[in-house]
Amino acid sequence: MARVGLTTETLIRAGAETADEIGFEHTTPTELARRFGVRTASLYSHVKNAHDLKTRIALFALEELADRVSEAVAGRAGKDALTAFANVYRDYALQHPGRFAATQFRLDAETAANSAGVRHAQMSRAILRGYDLAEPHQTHAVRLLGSVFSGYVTLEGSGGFSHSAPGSQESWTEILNALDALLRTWPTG
Amino acid sequence: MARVGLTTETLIRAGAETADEIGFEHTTPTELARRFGVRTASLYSHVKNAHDLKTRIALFALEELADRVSEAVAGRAGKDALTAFANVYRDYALQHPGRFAATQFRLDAETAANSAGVRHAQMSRAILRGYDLAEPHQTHAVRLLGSVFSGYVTLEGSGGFSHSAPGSQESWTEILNALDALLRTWPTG
DNA sequence: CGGCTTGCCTAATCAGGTTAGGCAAACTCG
DNA sequence: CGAGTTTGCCTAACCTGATTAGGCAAGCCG
Repeated sequence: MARVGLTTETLIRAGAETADEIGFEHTTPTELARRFGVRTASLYSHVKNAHDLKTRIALFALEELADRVSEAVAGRAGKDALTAFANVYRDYALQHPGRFAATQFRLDAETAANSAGVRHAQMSRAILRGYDLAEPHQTHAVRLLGSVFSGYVTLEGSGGFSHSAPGSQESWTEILNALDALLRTWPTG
Repeated sequence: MARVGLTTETLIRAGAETADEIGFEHTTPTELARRFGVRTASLYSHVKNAHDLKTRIALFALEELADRVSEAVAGRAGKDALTAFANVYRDYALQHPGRFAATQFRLDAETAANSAGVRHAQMSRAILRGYDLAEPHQTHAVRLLGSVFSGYVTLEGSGGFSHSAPGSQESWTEILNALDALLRTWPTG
């Protein structure tokens, strides 16, 4: 019985890959055990239960995405930063659908507060520094951007925009233009 | 053994209510059987399987929401129609979180094509008749609206905007104002 | 009232999740 | 290197949920 050498770390990484291959909802302890060639019960020394497994994959994906966004946004401002942020976000969802789904896994308040979700929020605000928006308008704008990005990418991922012209890429580009214009002329009133 | 008198219809309605109470993902054949005081196996004469049950609840919710939207939008145009549409959509999600979750259940292409989802798409376009947008800009704008509404309501529902000022209602109002302004000055070009 | 339909049941099977307890591989330290 | 300790992975067992096959009887129809 050669030991496989599982760790929580390897489990989560494999979980992220599995999620991209067969979907986050099918990324179960049983499935991971199958992939490592061990019994399901053997995973329980590394993760507490199925919910814990999913939570950890979610945290991993959140972290990974935040890293990518932060790298892309560094040194950019205004529309440049906006599109960099948005494109990294969308590309991540297209390349890693399972991980992206994981980022939307509902975390309890405390876990969320200690997650990279906080960095995401900070970066959204940073984007808006390039536009001249005072509070509370800035907060409203942050919420709009979050809604558009997550909404668009989710709809696109579930096939909402396929099979119809014009292509999704064109809509995405034009929507980013429109959002940039909107942020520059935000109605404060 | 007094017969309960189940039908597919009563099952789906109960399923919608159950979803609002305990969540769409927990709305399972077993749970419904419990509520009706029958054995799980007894449901299988009314729905094909668990997936079929969820699909039917999704179709029901899609229909119900489309009815509400279409009533609210009738006789309105421009910003008036936009906010009516948006508010019905958001209120539905807040009052019926389980049914709203059901509307996002992924349907296969054929089922979706025969669903009230089609009416939703038509109504989105109708809203834009009040604004002067030629194709392909109109399609891009439809996709933006869909993304914002579904994204905002989903984030709000998963607690994204609670516990932070300003309140979600204010953001919603301002975002609708901003979208109206954006649609009137959509950057074509 | 007798027969037919069919709603709901029992029984059985399968997959996934989870815990308890055990054996042995691999690390630690003299 | 060898003894002791840690701990990775296993077996066994149980629970919940999904699903199918086949049966009985309640209630409709003539």
